[in-house]
Parts: sequence; C-alpha cells; structure tokens
Amino acid sequence: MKDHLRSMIEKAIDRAFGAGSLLSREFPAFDIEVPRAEAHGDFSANIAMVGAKTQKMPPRKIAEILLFHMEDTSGILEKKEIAGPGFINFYLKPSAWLPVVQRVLEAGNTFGRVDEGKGRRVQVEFVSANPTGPLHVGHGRGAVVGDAMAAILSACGYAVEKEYYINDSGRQIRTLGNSVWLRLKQIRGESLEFPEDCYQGDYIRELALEAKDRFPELAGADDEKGVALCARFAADSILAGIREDLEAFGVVHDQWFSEQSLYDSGTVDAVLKELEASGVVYEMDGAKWFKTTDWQDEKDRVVVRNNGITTYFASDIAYHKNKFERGFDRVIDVWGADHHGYIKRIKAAVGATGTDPERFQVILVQLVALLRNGQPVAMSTRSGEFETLKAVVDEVGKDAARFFFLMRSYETSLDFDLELAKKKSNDNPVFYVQYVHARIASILRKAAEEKIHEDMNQLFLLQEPEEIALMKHLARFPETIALSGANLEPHRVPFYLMELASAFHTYYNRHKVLGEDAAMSSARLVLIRSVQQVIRNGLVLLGISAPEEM
RNA sequence: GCCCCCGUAGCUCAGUGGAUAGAGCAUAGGAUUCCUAAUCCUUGAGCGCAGGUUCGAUUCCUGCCGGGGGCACCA
Repeated sequence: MKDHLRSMIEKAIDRAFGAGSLLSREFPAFDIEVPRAEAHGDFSANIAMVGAKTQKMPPRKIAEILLFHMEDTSGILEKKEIAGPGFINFYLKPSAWLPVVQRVLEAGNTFGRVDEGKGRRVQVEFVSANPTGPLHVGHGRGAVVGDAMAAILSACGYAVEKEYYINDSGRQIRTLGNSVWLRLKQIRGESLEFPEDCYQGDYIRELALEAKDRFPELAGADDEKGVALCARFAADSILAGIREDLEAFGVVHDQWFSEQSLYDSGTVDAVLKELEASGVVYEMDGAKWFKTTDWQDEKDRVVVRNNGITTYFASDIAYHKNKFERGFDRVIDVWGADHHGYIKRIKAAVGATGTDPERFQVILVQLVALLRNGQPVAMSTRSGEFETLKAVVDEVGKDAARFFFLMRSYETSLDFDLELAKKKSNDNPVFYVQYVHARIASILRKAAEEKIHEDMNQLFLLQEPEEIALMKHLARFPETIALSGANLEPHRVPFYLMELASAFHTYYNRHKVLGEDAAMSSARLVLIRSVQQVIRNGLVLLGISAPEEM
C-alpha cells in the first residue's frame, strides 16, 4: 500500500516537473507513514517538507502542486489533503483494505515474511554460557532474545543459523573439576577446607556423588587425574543439563561449537602467528598483546600471558575468524550487558582477521532482576543461591516466561515478577494474545457445527469501523516484521500482537460473527480466520504456543 | 576517572526527526438471557535539567543531575 502511494507521488513529481511547476525532479528521501492520530488519515507523506530546500518553495505550496498532478488510477483513495506544516494525508476507502484479508489467507503461515535478507547468511550466537553451572534467569533472557531474533531474521529472508559456543577450555573448567573432586573427597570422609573460589552450589555435590558411582577408578586416583576426570564428567553433564533446560524453554541451537576444538586443531596458534607476522600482535613484558587500540579500544589486550597461557580473547579471535570463514554475511552475538567492554575487542579481532567489522554486531541484553512478592531474589553463582532458568520455567510456564522476556526492549533492564507472570488474568499479556487465538478457534468450531461456511465473495459486506481497523492492523504485520529484523528489535512483535489482540477483543464485544445474516456471517468468518492466522504467525515467531482452547 | 544502558502517567513500559506523546496495570464507575468475562466500555495525570543542530527534537549532539552495569597478564 505504501509502495503504491509512493509511486503515485513519484509520478506526480514527474508530471509536475514536466509542466514546469517544480524546480527540480530531485527530492531527498521522504517517508510515508501511518500517522499517530487517526484524524490525520491512513497514510501521511512528508515529501513537501523535506523538499522545501531544494525546491525553494514553502512546503504547503509544494504539496499543492503535487496534489494537483496526482492521479488515483486504481481508485483506492477517499480523499487526500494538505495538513499541518505540509503533510500530504491520504484517506483510503474502506474497501481498499479488503484485499489484505485474502492476502493473509493465501499466504497462510508465510504471511508476514519479507525479503530484506535475500537469502544472505546470518549467524546468531547466543546463550553460550560456560558449562560450569545451570542456566539462570539472565541466560534465559538472552536465550529467548537470540531465539526470537533468529526466527524474525529468518522471516525477513535471511538464512539463519543459531549457534552455542561452548567454553570448554581453560581455568573455569579446571576449577569446576577441582570443585567436584574436592566434594567427592569430602563425601569419602576426608576433612578438608572447601575453597571459596570453587563453585559452591548444591549441584556440585550431586555431581560428585554421581561421579563416585560411575567412575570406580576415581578411588585410587591422584589429584591430577581426579580433577581432570571430574572436570570432563562435570562439564559434559552440566552441558547436557543446559541443553535440556533450553529445549524445555523452546530454544534449540543448530550448532554447538567447542572452544577446545580451536585449540585441538591448532587454529588459535595459527591465527596468533598470522597476527604476529602482520604486526597486530606484539610482545611486551613477556606477554603478547593485540593492538586493539587501532580499533578505538582504550588499551591493548593480552592474548598470551607471560606464563605462556592464552587468554579467552585469543580463542575468541580465532572463533570469530572461523565464523566468517564459514561464509556468513553477518554475525550477531547476543551477550549480557556486563560484557559490553568486549565489543571493541571483538570488532578489532574481526577487522584484524580481514572482515569488515560492520558485519559483526552485538546485541547487548540488559540484566534481569527477578522478583518474588515484590522482593528481589538474590542471584549469585558463587553462593549457589540463585534462581535457575529451569525453576522459573517450571513455575510460570514456557509461554509466559518467553513473552515476558520479549515484551521489553533488551536495552532496558527487566523486572521479572514471578507472581505476575503466573497470574492468569488481565495483568498477563501473554494470555490476552493467546485468548484471541482460542476464541476464534471456538467460533470456527461452532460455525462448522452449524454448517456456516466462509465466503470470500461476501467480504464487501464488511464495513464496520472495527472491521476496517482489524484489516489495517493485519496489513501492518509484514512491515512490523521488517522493522523488527532491520533494527534487531524483537520486542516490536509482542507489541504488535497486543495491539491486534486488543482490536479483535473490541470487535468481538461489539459485533456477532455468527448472526442472522448468513452472508454477513460468512464474510466475518473469513475476517476472523485471517486474524487468527496472523496471531498464530506472530506467536510462532516468538516461540509461544497458539492454543485452540483455553 | 573512563566506557555502555536507562530516565516518558502513581507503577511497568511503547514511541523509524514530524502534527493533539500512547498502551497495560493500579484508581473510580459501568456492560454478560447472545459465538469463551482470561473480554469490553468510560475516567485523570507525563517527556530529569540546561544548551545546541533543524522548517520541526521525547527522538540527534554537548554538558549536568539521578539509577544500573562494566572497566585484569579474570573467565
């Protein structure tokens, strides 16, 4: 619809210029948008205002000229007018909206898909939590944001791959092994101090018990062997748990990428050598440094410590190089806000390994404050007193948890109130949206029972303001997806769904779908089926179920 | 000290540089012999402060104030 209006305006420019009414054919980029106020029409163009400078004319004068030369060949316009400082407002005939219903039903599950991506490959990496403990609620937010973002980008025409990077190398894993090993020794009756820098959670003790049963050879093992075996067992076991928790949350990755594999294949060393050869990595004070300052970082960063051990940054360089070598046009990492200092570093790594850093983007997800009865729940991995993602999902359900995480922009820290998410009432927007789907399903069931059929040919009967309002909302779904994908803003989709749901509930309360007029009923059935389709498409993108009944 | 995010209605939050800044919750009142009341209708109040860019700033820039997070040869 916007494209149609845009071409009408462009044709008007040509004609006006041909008639000598305009100074130039050139206009700066202009917008056609849906005005905030309904009184300002269905669409509004700011072309006359942005063109004031180049045309050397007041905006309203330009608008007048354009309107004079504009032709509505397809007859969709009720009226067009100049308003305010020079907006051109378009008012569509109600009938102009009818085709959208047909478009929705023809496209079905694919309605809303756009082709911004044109098949280009995007990788979204998210969660990537260290396998040293169960996922907590903060990981959950990142997980859902990444998962929904991937689905939305996919709907935008990108070929998307979802990846989990496993930090299965380095000191944390050794600490994990040590923690389990020491607990195991305690279980055996050895009295020893459990160090503060070890993982304190109860799950460590459970892992120790399990390891004791499964690996009899641990009985005679020395510390080195014991720690190594416990580390591998614990990491594998925790990772399996993470995978389960994610699956229960509806999050499934396409690829699980091991950090250790980058060491095993020699990739990390090779990349460091390359960078050293090109002078990006240099030696100082016995350590090796990466010149991240060349990419606006505050200071250079260490990649190999003076004890010869590589830092995580070293493998991160190799990892991100590897990503682009796999052929992705864009790479998006979803990180917790506490990692924001890493952005410049990784951008530097991407740039230094031969890729335009613009192709690498980071979604920084702000923190989650978990509340229960208004009181904050303490979250600390160290103390072991934290709410796991699993506990939250078990308590409030997958659908509510996902919706809550997604309905706020990830740039804002989130108060997640467990009690609110559990409520099955108006306070809880996820039910509000799902209820529309269920309600429509119920009407469709009843229509089937009463043998009332949908009839596309009766659509012209739909003229109630609430019906037109619904169609306008339906028409905006594809552009909502496009904006959500282009700006990497998944929260637009839940907001859209709440608005559509509201429009439907209003309609439902004012008009009966199945009434005495058979033709009208047939038309309305078509309309509500298209609403149901769009609600479902939106929920699918968010990974939330669309129930047939509630 | 430096960096990032946030500051919009009593609360939680929307708002691709546009016209009279919107929802939900909470408050108060009302609607169901009828397709699911997990619904609908009515009701008040707001852009932290000061400059700048612009025809036009809640939006962009600078400074200040307030809240959160981050600033290791840690992971």
